[in-house]
Amino acid sequence: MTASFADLAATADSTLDTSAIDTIIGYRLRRAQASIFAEFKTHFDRLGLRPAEYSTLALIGDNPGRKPSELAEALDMQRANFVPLVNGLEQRDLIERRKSTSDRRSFTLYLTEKGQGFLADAHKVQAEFEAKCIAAIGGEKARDALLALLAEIEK
Amino acid sequence: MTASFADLAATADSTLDTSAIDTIIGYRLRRAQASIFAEFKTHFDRLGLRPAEYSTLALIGDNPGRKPSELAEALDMQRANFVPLVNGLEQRDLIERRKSTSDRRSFTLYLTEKGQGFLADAHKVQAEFEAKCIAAIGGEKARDALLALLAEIEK
DNA sequence: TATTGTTATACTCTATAACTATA
DNA sequence: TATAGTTATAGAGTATAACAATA
Repeated sequence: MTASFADLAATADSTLDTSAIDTIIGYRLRRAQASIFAEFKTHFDRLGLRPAEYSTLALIGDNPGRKPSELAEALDMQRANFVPLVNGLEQRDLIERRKSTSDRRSFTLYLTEKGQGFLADAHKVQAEFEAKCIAAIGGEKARDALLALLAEIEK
Repeated sequence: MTASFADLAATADSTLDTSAIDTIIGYRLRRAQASIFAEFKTHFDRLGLRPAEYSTLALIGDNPGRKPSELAEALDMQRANFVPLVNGLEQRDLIERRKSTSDRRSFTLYLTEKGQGFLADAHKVQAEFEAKCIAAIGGEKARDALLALLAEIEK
């Protein structure tokens, strides 16, 4: 059945009026974040790494011997949710738990040898991906401006 | 038990080195988005509105008589996930489904009278919230710059 | 008493496949 | 055959409460 004139006027693909939400910072942040995470996935699927896994490895790499609670806090994650993340990375032999000498409730986290090589690869993938993102927004000055604005939002 | 000197050096609250992830656009986007959504929640808890519900109401308000599939696409949502959202708003008598005259598979969406008043309130809350966000990042020029950068990321 | 890692659990958001009724 | 709305379901991400071991 063909659409009536009234229906055409009402539902034609004349694009919707999205002006009310288009300038909402939170809305646009959410869309940009979804978009960049999808891109992240295409870059990191080969390594089987999710965003939180990459940032955890990177953090352990630069801060060996730290406690889970410290890392979780730095990543703004709940301790409880950090546990399965660490389990997964440990089962892949990328990181290891070592007993703490000073507090037997806790332990410290280190990259394994395999983890160090793996992280080096991941850093390369990330550097390529980041270069693409920086180019997309217009260069490093634009990137710096963006990070500064995002930092203000986070405060 | 007190920590040994070695432990102090290794795990003191000397803050972690987060330099590797701090300049990653995706990471900072995710944190900013989480932060602003948490703020959204404090503002909209009184109205019992979540972000997707507000944007859906706003979109229907500016585009009465549209089909769910059109709205879902504009919001970058799956049709399937749009269904319970519409159900919730309809059960609260904020929107209504009307039979389409031209296509009996589909229907069109409208704000109810209650929904119009409710949306007016929500727009006020949103305007206050947005003003706070704009002030936080340094004014409307900063906001425009941010939206432009986010638009480039989304492309 | 308080803290650390952990478990269990629940809720939201998102993605996919398949069904139905229409087109 | 294809499309619109729907259902069912599964996977992530996230939040809270409570427990055992230890401080």
